[in-house]
Amino acid sequence: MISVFQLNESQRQAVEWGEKSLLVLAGPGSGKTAVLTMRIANIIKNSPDENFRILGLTFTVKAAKEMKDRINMLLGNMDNRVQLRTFHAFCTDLLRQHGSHLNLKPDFSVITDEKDRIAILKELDVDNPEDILSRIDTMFTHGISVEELPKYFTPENQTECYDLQTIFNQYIQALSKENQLDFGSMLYFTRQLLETKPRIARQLRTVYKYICVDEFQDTNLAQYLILKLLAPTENANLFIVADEDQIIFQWNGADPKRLESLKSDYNIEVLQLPYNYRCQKEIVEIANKLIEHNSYRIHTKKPGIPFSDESGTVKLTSYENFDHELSGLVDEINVIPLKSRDKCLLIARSNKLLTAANKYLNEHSINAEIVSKNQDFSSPILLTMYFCLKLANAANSRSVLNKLCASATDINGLVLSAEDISAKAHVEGSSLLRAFFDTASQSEILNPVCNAGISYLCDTIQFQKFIEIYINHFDYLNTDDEKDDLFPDYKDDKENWTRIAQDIEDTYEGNVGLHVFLQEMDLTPKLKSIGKDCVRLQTVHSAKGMEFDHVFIIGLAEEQFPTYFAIRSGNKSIEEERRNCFVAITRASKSLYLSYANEYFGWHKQPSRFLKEMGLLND
DNA sequence: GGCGGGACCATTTTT
DNA sequence: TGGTCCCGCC
Repeated sequence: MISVFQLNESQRQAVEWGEKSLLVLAGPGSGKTAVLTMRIANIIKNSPDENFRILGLTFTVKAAKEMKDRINMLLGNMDNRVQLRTFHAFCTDLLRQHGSHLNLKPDFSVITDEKDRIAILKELDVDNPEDILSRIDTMFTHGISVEELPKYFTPENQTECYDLQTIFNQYIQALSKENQLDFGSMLYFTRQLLETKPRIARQLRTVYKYICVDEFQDTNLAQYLILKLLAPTENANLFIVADEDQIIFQWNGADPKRLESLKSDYNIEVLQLPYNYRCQKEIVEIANKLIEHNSYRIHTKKPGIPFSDESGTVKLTSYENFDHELSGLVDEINVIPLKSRDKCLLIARSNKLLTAANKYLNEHSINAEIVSKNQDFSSPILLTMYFCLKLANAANSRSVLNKLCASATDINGLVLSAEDISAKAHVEGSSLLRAFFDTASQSEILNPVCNAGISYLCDTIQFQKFIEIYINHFDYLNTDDEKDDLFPDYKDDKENWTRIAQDIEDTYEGNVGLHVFLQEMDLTPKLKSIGKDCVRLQTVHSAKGMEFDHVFIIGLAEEQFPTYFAIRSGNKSIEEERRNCFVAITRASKSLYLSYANEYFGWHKQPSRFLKEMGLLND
């Protein structure tokens, strides 16, 4: 942990920043999280008698959690004046409190499954729901209202525009009627709330005197508009941390232009954290050279400066074809001792190359695993418990019942029909969940948890008690003998469950309703445990924010990295690819192994232009 | 047996 | 944008 005394000059300036807005340009490894959290802690410590709060907004759950942990270390139990949330979690908090103005009930649930969104559109008799959904998402991420929509259509396409307007309105109505929100609508409703109820916005402004935003470059327009409603004047106290060279979510609405808007909308000062504490100097040098080729940059940003004098390694190797490249990779990894394998990261631009590399490495006795965040639980046991809770929260949802029946059927093969259970509930005038428990109790393995379910989810709501009994039951069955095969993924799922449940406990201090509990469960990514002495394989996007001693990047060839798509669609996309490459190489602290082949899957490819730009290859 | 023409393949994924 | 393979036709 860095203390105030170890800060460099620009870091200290940022930490001690008080009133007015500041934009902190923070490259890879510049210590931005330390700066952000220490500045927050400073303000709180220097105002013990005041009761304003500080709002910290992040883009990812992981970043919010990281900041929470650090703030907790710095402030201990004084941290109740600091609210650290992702944009989306902040919006749900707000909508649970004030959503009644928009006819939203406080116990709404969160849709995370694309299929459920498609299902809503199908109910509305939409022709090609996938296409319409992506249009609706574009409206959401760009904050485009129904009224503004005609601007985006040519005069001869106005019918198409009118159709989309109608469907968008119907979709919004369906969400509020079914008491469900998806990610996009959270932002949509929040903006509407703050625009139509200026009193609420004003109240928030009084409470949150300071607002910090981490990874600002990732915000889409809808999020930025919400920020502007929270801090409408140019004299606001915004503290924005951003790196324009790491915008790699453009396809999701992030845009280099956002920083320009920020600078013109606010009377903002700019400060750069120039030192790179992560990467050794050879790596910083090629990263600087590479990113210089991007033209959409704030011109005041200076190249990164390596903090350490120590020498790192940058090695480029070329191969005849992809097979040779993989074989060369095996040789390189074999040099690294087993105990350091968990400090190795293999990056590829696409999952196709990553999958092939994974297969090859494992066939050549190198432990390797593709690391990707899986959004959902995967073991039937945990899923069944989770859907029981969901059905307790959304009592009439047929789609939840369908999923519950499917997962419960997977546990032991006793077929549970959603159709029959629904009919039974109708005849008996009971809830879907009660009818489910009545039916499923015929299964020997499920019987004890069904009884618990009736007592603690139907007769009374004591969902924590239900969870406890449910998990104990399967823990008992699981330790009975070697039944790992019988309960696939149960261990990983349970670890995730207990971890998230603990986080929720910490955040809400044990005082949490079922809908909020489920919301946090839904919005928190589930991690996969990784084997011993294992090399991690990740795509560029999923590796963002991480750091490893040794990084291997394969497939540095034209039409792989940069991708074929980017090359075809022009300079704006190439610049995003360049930022992707920048993010990839700056994951490495000590050594960086780059490689390309002349042939992939039978197609001849040129070496990536980025290698030339980094000065590693001549024209 | 030699040829012309068409098919083949092409990204990332948070909230 | 590529190279290669296979099919059908002459």
